[in-house]
Formats: sequence, C-alpha cells, structure tokens
Amino acid sequence: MPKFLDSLPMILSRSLDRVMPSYRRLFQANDLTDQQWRVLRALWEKQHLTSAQISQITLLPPPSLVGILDRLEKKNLIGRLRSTEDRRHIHIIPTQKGRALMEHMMPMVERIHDDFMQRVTAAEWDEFNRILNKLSEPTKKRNLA
Amino acid sequence: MPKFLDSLPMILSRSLDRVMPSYRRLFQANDLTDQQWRVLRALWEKQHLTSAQISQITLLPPPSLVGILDRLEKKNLIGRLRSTEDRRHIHIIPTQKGRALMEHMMPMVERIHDDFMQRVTAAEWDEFNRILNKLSEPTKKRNLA
DNA sequence: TCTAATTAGTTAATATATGAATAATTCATA
DNA sequence: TATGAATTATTCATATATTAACTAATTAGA
Repeated sequence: MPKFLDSLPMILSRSLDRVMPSYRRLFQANDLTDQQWRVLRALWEKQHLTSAQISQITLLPPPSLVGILDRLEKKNLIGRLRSTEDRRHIHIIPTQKGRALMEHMMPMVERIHDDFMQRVTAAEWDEFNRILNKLSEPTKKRNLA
Repeated sequence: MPKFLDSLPMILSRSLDRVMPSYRRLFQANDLTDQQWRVLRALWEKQHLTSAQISQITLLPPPSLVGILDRLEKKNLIGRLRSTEDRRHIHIIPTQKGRALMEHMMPMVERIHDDFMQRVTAAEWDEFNRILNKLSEPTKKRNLA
C-alpha cells in the first residue's frame, strides 16, 4: 500500500514547495510573480515569441497566459505586436525596461540555481534527471496493429 | 549558463504536468478536482483531522482549504464538527458517501501509482528520492556564532 | 485576574489553473 | 472558389494559490 505522502505527485509537489521560496523572494523583490518571471525568462534568448511558443516553453496554459501578458504589458515590460504574415500570430517582445529588468535579475537567478546544484554531484544530477524522465516521460504511442 | 528548461523548478513542473493527467482522468470521472481528492485521501487512514492537519498533509494552503472543504461539504462527502475541548479546532470527518467514494477510487489510484512505479527499479526509486531530497530539503539552520 | 501574545480557521484582494467555447484567420480540397 | 477543417489567441465559468489581515478562542505572564 503506497503511502500517500510518497506518491509521485506529492513528492514532486513537496519538492516544488521547498524550492520555490528561494526564487520567490527574488521575484517579489522585483514585483514579479513566478509566472511573470517565467515569461520574461523565456524571452531571454529570443527577440520575440508568439503566445503559443511562450506557453510551450513556460508550461503556462494559454488561458492563464493572456492575463499574465496583460499584466506584464501594463507594467511596460513587454509589448504585443500582431504579425503581418499570419495575422493570427501575436509577437511578444520585451521592452527596454523589460530587458533591463531581465539583465538585472538573471545573475541572481543563476546564483540561486547554482546553490541548488551544489547540493549534488554532476553524476547525481544526471542520474536524477534520467530516473525522473523514466518516471514521467509520456508513454510512447504503441502500434495498435 | 543553466538552461531555463533544465532548472529545478521547470523540471519538477514539467514532470508534474506529465504525471497528473493519468490521475486527473480518474478524478474527473468521479467529479473531483486534484485537490479535493487529496483531502479525501488524507482522511483515508484517519477517522477525522483538523484543517491544519489536512493542510500539512496535503500541502494545500489554509486559505485554499476553506473553499475546497466547502465544496466537499456541499457534495456531502465530508462534515465539519467543532471540537468541544478546544473550540478553535474543527474536525473534518468523511461522510458515509465520502467513505464509499474513497473505497471505490482507492484501488484505481493505487493501480495508477503502481504503473508509474513499474517504470523504474526499486533501487532507482530509492536513489531518485535520495537525490531529490538532497536537492530540495530545507536548509538546516546554521549556527550563526 | 487581566492583558499581551498565540493559535485555528477564515475573509479579502489579486493572480493563476482548468476545461469548454468562441472569433478571426488560414489551410485543404473538392 | 466556396466550404469545411485546423490554428491562434482569446473569453467564460469555476476552482485554487498567494499574501495580508481579521475573528474567536486559548494560553502565558505580570
């Protein structure tokens, strides 16, 4: 009988609850929510992304993304620009202010990440990722013939 | 430079997103949300629990728990009973209907869990838990002297 | 005993998650 | 080329998360 607290969802949720506060302190100090930072972070390497791309990268569901982008836009951290090629697409583009905030925060975010990484060896980290992927990877579509 | 997608929060979030649908199908078939099931599951071994205890076990924040308990109560799956010893405590007790639902669902929940467990060896599962705990365990209070 | 500090549950305000549905646009093709 | 299928962003309704504040009940201490 598997204990509730040792089930996969509870283990992952508990770990997230323990990890996030370290990041959240930084986000709050910069007047951002977790999700708002995720969107900015996704734009770090890119000049612009569509909502669908941001949703894929950040794992934020499209209906949530609408409000998150609204609030980022209201803070003048991003802009929306409708594509001329395919008018269904809307390009999300960080503003100058958004870029500045990202550059200000990124080193601190990386430092938090490094602090967590220092808790395990590189081999352990690889092993962790390998097993977690086995546990959670989507089931391959089987040949039904 | 750690890739955004390989950061600890994103890895854990992505795994949760992949694991939960298997459970959620069952929850929805029984007209429950993830969180509502968590509360019922916490009551499985116990006859009654206080809100604070449920919050600790399920990781659900107390303000959220109020509404979740309201909706479970409205569905006649649990009852609230104020303690006579300490009138600040409120005992949460599953109803007959609640117990019946739990007994109906529990075997299927355990089956889903077992399916995930079969993806890895017992040694891998232990190793996974060991490393994840190293990664996310709360920092021990350091002697500041 | 009387007040200050604590505790359990709750309310309030804002932000996000989930699933269904919709409007505008583009694509496929008969 | 007209028409149905697919795509993108969005809206809607409901449920939950987060933080602060608040109420009632209890406890600790002067």
